[in-house]
Amino acid sequence: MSIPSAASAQVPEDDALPYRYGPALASDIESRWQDRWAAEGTYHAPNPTGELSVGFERLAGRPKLYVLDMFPYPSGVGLHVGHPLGYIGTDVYARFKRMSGHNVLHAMGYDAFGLPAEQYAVQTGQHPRVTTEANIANMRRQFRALGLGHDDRRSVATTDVDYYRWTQWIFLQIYHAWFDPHAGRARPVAELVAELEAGQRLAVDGEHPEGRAWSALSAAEQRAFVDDLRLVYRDQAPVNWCPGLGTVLANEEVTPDGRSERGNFPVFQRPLQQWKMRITAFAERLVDDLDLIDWPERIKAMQRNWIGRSVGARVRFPLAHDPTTTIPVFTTRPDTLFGATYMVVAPEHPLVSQLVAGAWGDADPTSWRGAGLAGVIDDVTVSGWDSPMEAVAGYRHYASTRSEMERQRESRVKTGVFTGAFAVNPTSGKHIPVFVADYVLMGYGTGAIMAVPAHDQRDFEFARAFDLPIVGVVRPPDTWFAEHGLAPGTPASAWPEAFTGTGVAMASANEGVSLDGLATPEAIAAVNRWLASVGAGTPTVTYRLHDWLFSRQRYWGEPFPIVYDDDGLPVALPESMLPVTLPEIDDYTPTVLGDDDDSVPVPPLGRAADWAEVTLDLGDGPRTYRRELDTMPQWAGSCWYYLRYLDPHNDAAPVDPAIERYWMQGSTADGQPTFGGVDLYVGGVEHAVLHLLYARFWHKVLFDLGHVSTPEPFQRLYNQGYILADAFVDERGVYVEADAVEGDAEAGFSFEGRPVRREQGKMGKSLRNAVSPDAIRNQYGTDTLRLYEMAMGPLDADRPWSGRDIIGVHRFLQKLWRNLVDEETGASRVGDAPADDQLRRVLHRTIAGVRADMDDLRFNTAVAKLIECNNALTRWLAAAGGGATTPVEVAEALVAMLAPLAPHMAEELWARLGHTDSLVWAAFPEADPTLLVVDEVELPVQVAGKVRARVRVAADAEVAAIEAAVLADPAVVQALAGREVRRVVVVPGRLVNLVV
RNA sequence: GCUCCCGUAGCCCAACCGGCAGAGGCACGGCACUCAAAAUGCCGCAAGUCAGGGUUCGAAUCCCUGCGGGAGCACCA
Repeated sequence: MSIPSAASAQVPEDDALPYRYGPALASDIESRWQDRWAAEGTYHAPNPTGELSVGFERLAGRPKLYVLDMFPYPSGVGLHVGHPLGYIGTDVYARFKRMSGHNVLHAMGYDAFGLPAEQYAVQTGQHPRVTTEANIANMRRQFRALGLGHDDRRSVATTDVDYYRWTQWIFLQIYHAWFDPHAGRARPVAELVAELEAGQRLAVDGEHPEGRAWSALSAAEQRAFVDDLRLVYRDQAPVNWCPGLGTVLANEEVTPDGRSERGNFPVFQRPLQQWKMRITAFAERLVDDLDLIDWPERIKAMQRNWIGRSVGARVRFPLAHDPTTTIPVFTTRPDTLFGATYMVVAPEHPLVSQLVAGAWGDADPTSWRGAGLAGVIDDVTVSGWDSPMEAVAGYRHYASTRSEMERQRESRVKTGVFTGAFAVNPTSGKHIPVFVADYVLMGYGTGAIMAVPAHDQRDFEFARAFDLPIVGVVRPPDTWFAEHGLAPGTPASAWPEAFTGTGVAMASANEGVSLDGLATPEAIAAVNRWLASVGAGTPTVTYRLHDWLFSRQRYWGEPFPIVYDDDGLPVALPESMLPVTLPEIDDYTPTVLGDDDDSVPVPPLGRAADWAEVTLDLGDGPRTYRRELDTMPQWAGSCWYYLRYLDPHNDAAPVDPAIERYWMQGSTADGQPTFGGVDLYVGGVEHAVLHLLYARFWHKVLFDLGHVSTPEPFQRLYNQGYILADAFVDERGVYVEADAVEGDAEAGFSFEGRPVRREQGKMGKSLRNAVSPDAIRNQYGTDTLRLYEMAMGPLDADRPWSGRDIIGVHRFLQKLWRNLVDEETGASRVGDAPADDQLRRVLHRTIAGVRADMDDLRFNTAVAKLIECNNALTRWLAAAGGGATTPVEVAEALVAMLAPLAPHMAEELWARLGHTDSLVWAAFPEADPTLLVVDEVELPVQVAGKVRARVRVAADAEVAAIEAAVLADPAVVQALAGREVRRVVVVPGRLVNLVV
């Protein structure tokens, strides 16, 4: 038998056993097969049409399957063994599905724009492209060495001009779209303009643009009107300015304590004119559509939480001294309106200056004048500020200097000052005082609240601190009174805390409406009807989600396809002028003018003077324009890469529609079309809100505009776990190199002679506990590494790395090899003699189990079943005597089942079994159902819940027959000891339980 | 503070819709091989499921309480 591919496998392990499977042999096998796969394009997945369609006819009858990994950032330090867990998981799954009859797309690309390469460029002057490309090359090498079966023709990097040209193109699609609230979807701006010009649409939401007809507006006014409605717009608003990074950041990139997620630099609120994307228009769909995709509940919860949908009403409170001015508030409990005894506006609220009264009222307590802040703020005395004007100004300054961190530390201590103004409660007509307090946030709702201290704990605390009335308008249940040691019906002024639950409304009636006696949901409906009838409010849905800040003052990102004309108004470039390429500059340092408090960003692209100013003919002759100098955020490129894998070289569109439909449109097992596109998306939980929210948003816009065919990008999402490892801290609290630590748990650990403490954490550079895959590969080989990562636990579970456990799976590969190949001569140990029934049954049970496990991503149990089967084969060979050979039917099935997990060794053995074609495209074994049924089963018999006997019965025996056999069994009779059997529970195939 | 997830042999982990707690691996012990050691092979080994209560003929599995670990959110009106 001549096996060309195996012929060179003559690297002696040691003198005695030259063909034992070990690191040297593994290394030889692995590099040889990796070369062959690359040379033959083994992992190429054909498209139905276009340049990548060669070979499609052969697979046309197969269902498609799109398996995707989260886009890695090509870091300079390379991979550790924790990184490939998900990549190996998708690779095993993709290989399994290919072998079981799918056309599988599995590709890999690089999210290569971003800060690290740019920061390296700032330090060294090295162009970020040079660093980035070197890192990508290194990562490609590592992926290849892991044996990952990617279709490398489809690899893209976000930094490729051919790629970011289409990122800019998508930006333009979004820019040229607006959200039609009546249709509930994005539509082209051109349609809006056409309708306005035709007079079919006077304006949006019933409001005339500028109060005049469209035709009466000047060209500049028309542009400004339309620009305000675009899904991409310029906004002058407080943004997260991070001087440490020299750029502004999206809310999603700022941690709760007010620092940058990357780099941990302080972040300041600064009003700047920036590009934003109108993701809030899609908030409702982004929440609702979560119900239609197969994602972990945890991730859905995090997205829902981030979007923060809350249903309530917007209510206008007129000012007492100026009823034409109203303060709008948002509340989720409009049924408690009658209990609103004061109002609060956020310190940053634009109405604050209008509110402030000239002088304190005689009855205003010193606490309202800010006396409580004496000692905290310099210019406050124990009787407070002298006037509302000073108090509000002083308090606003105080609030602006408090960092988020301080606010948290002093959490729940309520501060604020009275504005001197009163508003009118629209239900009761009562005048209620208006305060400024920082427990109300400008960023949520309207930045102002009606305060109902009886039924909101924050308002309750504020009311107690400022001696404001607490009026109960929802009657708590008697149990609530009992829990608080109060007599039922105790007035709210005597409650120890607010009652925030639902109940029955009381003391809530005026001439127009009575809520008294209504349960909360009915009371809300009733008050909403009344508010609408008197024009004081409307039901509203509010979101915590803000529009996506899309500008970054960086060099290493996609340039905007935007220029500014002489009027300073933005103009989108036509598609024909794409790509807008990054200019060469000699200094990448972001410039920051001023110190932290009033610094302003200057984008590095401003240094490319020749580029920044450009003469273009945009239809009205050559004119001079200024380019947009900001670049897009790193998230832009990763919003659509999964579409580019489908058709990576298309220069007419981001993706051909026919190819997009082929790969993205899926169906469930019962033939229903799926809602999302990618069949399986695997990645870390850290992208729960950022990448996954942005990508869903872009996808929905592209769907509305007809560029993609599914409403969601990712049908099934799966989070791989993290690999944890011991980390060691010295007495200074500094992590030391885990590799160099000596000792053990009992004797204690030490590093360079000093004692260190053991911790456990996510493997990585920061804990200095990374384990390199190269080291494991040298010691055992890639197949062992892959198998170990899959065997150590469920794919979605965090698990500690344990170097000494790896030997277990390595031994399994060695034993399997030994059952098929003679370790001394390299000759085959596989023969034509058939397996017996018993071995065959073990094999087919294994096939059935492994198939089910792999289909369900339970690779750990699949590995266990393969080990079990091989152990059975080993025993069978031993029992059969010295000359016995492994039956070819068993050998082929075992090797084929091993192929997804340990593809190199499986290919090698497959070739040694006489096959010339790659195992990658071979069929996964199928279990013979007749070998899975058993004729006779042994049932345990429980007497009073304890196993007392076992009976053998036919597998398909009737319940009555089993009962009879059990009751006749002598061990059962003895266990019963004459007691009466009150009930017999027979679970066919499982057990029998006699109840006495 | 609120929400969610997880606690099974010394360790990593199985156990499908509630049905005999154990598939697999590590470690450990014995034996074989060896001058010896490593490697390798064979054989063996152990817990009753964090604690307490409930439902059930039957609970690792469902429910409640507590303890321990992890994650997310955190003045969101």
